[in-house]
Amino acid sequence: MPRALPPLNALRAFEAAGRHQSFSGAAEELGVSHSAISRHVRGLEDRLGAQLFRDLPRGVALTQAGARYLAALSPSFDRIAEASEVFDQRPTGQVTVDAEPLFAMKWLIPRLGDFYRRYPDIELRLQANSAIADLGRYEADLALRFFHAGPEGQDAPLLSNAPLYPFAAPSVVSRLMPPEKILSLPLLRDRHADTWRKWAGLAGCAPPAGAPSDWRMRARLAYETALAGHGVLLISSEIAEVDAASGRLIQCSDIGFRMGSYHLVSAEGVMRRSAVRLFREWILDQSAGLRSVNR
Amino acid sequence: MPRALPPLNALRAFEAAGRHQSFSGAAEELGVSHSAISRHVRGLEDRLGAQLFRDLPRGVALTQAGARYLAALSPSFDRIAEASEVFDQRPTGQVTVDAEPLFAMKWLIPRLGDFYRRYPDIELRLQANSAIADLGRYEADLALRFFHAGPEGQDAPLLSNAPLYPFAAPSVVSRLMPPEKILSLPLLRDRHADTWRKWAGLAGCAPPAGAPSDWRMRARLAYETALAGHGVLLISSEIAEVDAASGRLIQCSDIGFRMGSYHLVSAEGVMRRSAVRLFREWILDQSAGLRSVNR
DNA sequence: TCAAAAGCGTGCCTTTTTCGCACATATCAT
DNA sequence: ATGATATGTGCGAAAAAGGCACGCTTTTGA
Repeated sequence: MPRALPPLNALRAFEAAGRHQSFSGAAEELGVSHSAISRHVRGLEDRLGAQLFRDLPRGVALTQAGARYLAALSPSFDRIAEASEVFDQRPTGQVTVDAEPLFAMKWLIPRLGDFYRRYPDIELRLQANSAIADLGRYEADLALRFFHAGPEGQDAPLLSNAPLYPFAAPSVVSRLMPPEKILSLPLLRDRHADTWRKWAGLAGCAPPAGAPSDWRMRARLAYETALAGHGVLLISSEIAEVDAASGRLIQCSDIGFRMGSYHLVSAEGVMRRSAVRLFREWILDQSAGLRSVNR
Repeated sequence: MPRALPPLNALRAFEAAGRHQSFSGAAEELGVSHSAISRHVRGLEDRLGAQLFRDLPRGVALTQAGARYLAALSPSFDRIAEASEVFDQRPTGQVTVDAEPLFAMKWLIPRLGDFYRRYPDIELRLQANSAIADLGRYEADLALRFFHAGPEGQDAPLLSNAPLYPFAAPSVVSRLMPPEKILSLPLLRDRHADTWRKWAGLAGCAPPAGAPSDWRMRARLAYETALAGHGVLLISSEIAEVDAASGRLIQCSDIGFRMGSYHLVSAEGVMRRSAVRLFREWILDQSAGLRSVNR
């Protein structure tokens, strides 16, 4: 669809001149000299091969063709201006977001600096609750939740579905250890006791010894334990990412599996509030992986 | 209404990039290098303070904000392109125009060169009839007619209402002669016998001698007679204009009066034909006095 | 496994566009 | 008549845009 538009700056000059029925007026509006407008209009007329203005004894007036052209251009520029104004506004309001504690700490909070910078006037209220509870009870607008089998019908877009991998502190493991060796270390369980059993199966090893229930603990504690160098943790790689990047954790195997995914759940009706919409858009962009370069 | 638009060329670059979901694609469409697109988009993002694209492993994709912006921009550019395409077309068709003989010769025909140049593919059929006759009878689409008292309710826009002045050949008169002296010359009558009587009254002189009916003749003949240096003619200055400019006639007094006006009359339904519309627009622009400079 | 291709970002330099200024011209108001 | 308004234009300066070459990453294909 090759669309050869006339020079856009000349169009803008003509549009302003047409509205003002005056080159000087347009020049003032656009903050340039009248000669710039004169040249632009003349150039546009040459380019289009049509006369857009006629000379009055003093000043100029649109020709019929010019008037028709203007009538098409003005609304277009209006729409462009309107759409551009959105970026000038500093949105305000409140958003209450409820996230699972570990996901909040390791995924959301590291990214929030960008949100605060982008929307300094939006008050973000962050809550951490691990239960898959209904949003209204916690008075949250949005929730970041883990689903084992997808959000099942709800309108809850995907945030992350990175697989689980074994991570541990560098004092405990090195990159790409053999599965048998990993399974011989203290195994920390995140959220579900049988994740290590499944992983051992994938790795072609015997299931880990020891009573599975021994090590069940809250996810945050398991994570801290791993950081402290007291065992190996099977955990979503997007959560371990921040500590892996800083060298505090090491992914010691490329064997992993997907156990579920994080989704964004919205409370009823909150999308009418612009602050909520903006947070939603922002977090979806984040989850899709925005350009790393920051202004 | 100060309307600060973002750089329009950057907008165009972004719009193309958004449609293609690709900088390279946009570059090809716009006939520039991909780096130009990249810079434009980056500059626009800086200017708006918002991220419009995100990086994909290979290529780019719109952010939520970028997608919304694109959805507003694309239709606007489409409309602009559509409105601009009008000028690319070479209109064709036929227009049949009926004009009073003298007005056709002295006003219309000298201007027609511009029409032929502008619309070389429109066939213009020119007729000359002096009667105020109905258009259908002459099979004309448009007529240029003289009205003594305005077109009275018809939709017949004004073409010219210049006043009558006395004109004669330079061998007969000089510029600004006293009315008495003018009235002593052979008085040629255009169209109405009592025009000289009225003019004499305005000049504060006695009405001209001689039987008024003696000199009534068709307007074209009276005009030719004046050109040949055989008398003074009271005639609309827009008709005498072309011969006055070339020095073949001289306006010998500034005393004049308005006797009526020329209007453009349209036949029923012909405005549906673009060639007729274009001629109408063209002649209205001409009558309003287009810029003299010609391309 | 290695090489080539597809895509985008960026520094550096050239080209093109745009602009402002000053002056000229014409008209209008006082 | 004179100053203010309004546009057209030549000329030199400034800015924007663009191209090229190169670097980086991912994908594809042999």
